[in-house]
Amino acid sequence: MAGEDRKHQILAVAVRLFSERGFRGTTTKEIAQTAGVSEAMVFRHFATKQELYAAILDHKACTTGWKFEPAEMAADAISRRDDRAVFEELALAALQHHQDDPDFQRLLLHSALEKHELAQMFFDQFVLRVYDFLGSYIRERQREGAFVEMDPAIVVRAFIGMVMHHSLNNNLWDPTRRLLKISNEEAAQHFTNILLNGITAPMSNSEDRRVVEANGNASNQEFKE
Amino acid sequence: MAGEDRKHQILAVAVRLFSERGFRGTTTKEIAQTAGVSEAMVFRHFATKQELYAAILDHKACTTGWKFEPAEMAADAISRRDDRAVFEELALAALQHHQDDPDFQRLLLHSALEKHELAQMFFDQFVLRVYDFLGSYIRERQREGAFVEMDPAIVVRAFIGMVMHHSLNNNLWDPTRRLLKISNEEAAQHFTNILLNGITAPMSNSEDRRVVEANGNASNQEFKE
DNA sequence: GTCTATAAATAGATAGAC
DNA sequence: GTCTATCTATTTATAGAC
Repeated sequence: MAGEDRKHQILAVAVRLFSERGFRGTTTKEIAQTAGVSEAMVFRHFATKQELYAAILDHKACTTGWKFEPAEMAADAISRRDDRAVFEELALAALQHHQDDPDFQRLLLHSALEKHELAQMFFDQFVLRVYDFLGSYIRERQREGAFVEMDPAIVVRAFIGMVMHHSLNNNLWDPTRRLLKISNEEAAQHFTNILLNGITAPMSNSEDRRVVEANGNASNQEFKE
Repeated sequence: MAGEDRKHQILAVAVRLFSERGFRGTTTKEIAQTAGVSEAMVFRHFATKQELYAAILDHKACTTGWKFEPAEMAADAISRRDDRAVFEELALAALQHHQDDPDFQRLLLHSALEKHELAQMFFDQFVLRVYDFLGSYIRERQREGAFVEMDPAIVVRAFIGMVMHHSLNNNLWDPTRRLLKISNEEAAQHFTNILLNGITAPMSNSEDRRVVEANGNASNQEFKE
């Protein structure tokens, strides 16, 4: 097999094993065996185990990772002031990403627990910017009178919490979906609905208020009577 | 030092180290050194490293752990149908617990990632019951017309997501609180408020609606006009 | 109870033949 | 490129003296 191909193959194997067992929990021997080569081959392509780990992080950061610009996300919905679409699109993108690449979330968690640089990198280059980006939108909408006054960071924390925790359940705690079996689309809709409207029912004698049920771009017009 | 005391001391050290570096990431030598004894002492009290880990899990499960009955929580608020108090109390208890014992959450995460039995145990004996318990309450309130119709599991997922993710940020991702500095009480109030009312502002020409701002047991009366 | 010394296995990493 | 063989350090675990 050609050099680069083999290198990629070893990398792919390592991603899977590191995401499953963590850095210290994975041996170079295991990686070699799973890749069907000798240990010497691993060290031919990556001088040290640490270098292999770093290569994974780079790879993840550049490909599947957070290279997608938060500022570019949901740009259309944002300009339309379609709150429902904004949150739903962001949630769906995240849920889909975590579903398509479950290794990513595990790798990230391992990194955070092991206090590896990836965790810090991810936090600085992605999480901070998401809070900034989403927070700005929320602040604007508050000024426009669409959202109640409240530290935008709390709102971001709450929403991301719903989404991330759902992915964490799907990927880590409850992969067989014992607690909740639901499509990403539905999940994104429900979380958005809860964030925007809460779960308290409108009073029974004015049933026409807040009738939206997470469909389309009804946005926040539903309070008009 | 007496046998049991020493055993407890080693256990305590091991809890901290395992929670920081995980099972495979912690060596028996480190444990011994940190405890100020020789490695032989560790193996005198715990035949194998695995046995030490198991002892930790038992200890955590029985003491700090989830031995507090979910069914007993917020019993008073539940009987009063004080939704705000119900969710706020549960959130506060969880946040407080995670703050008082951050090792617990890390240990649990390591276990889940390493697919250790603790994770399964915790899920079966605690998570399932919380969903059951909170889900039942939500279902009742839906029948009473207080909450909108929606799979209760989704509501539980959303609320627990906000709370757990907040703790995860505090303990793991953002211990210096760069993103959000807030007391547990405030966090519990805000998350509860979002869950019950969402963040959409009432229309400006009827400002007297939904004026609650997370104070006391106003509950869900705020839609009356 | 506690230690030092050490065994046995496994880890990461290298040498050198093909 | 790929392998086998090997080196060195570390890790779990034990023996036996005090």
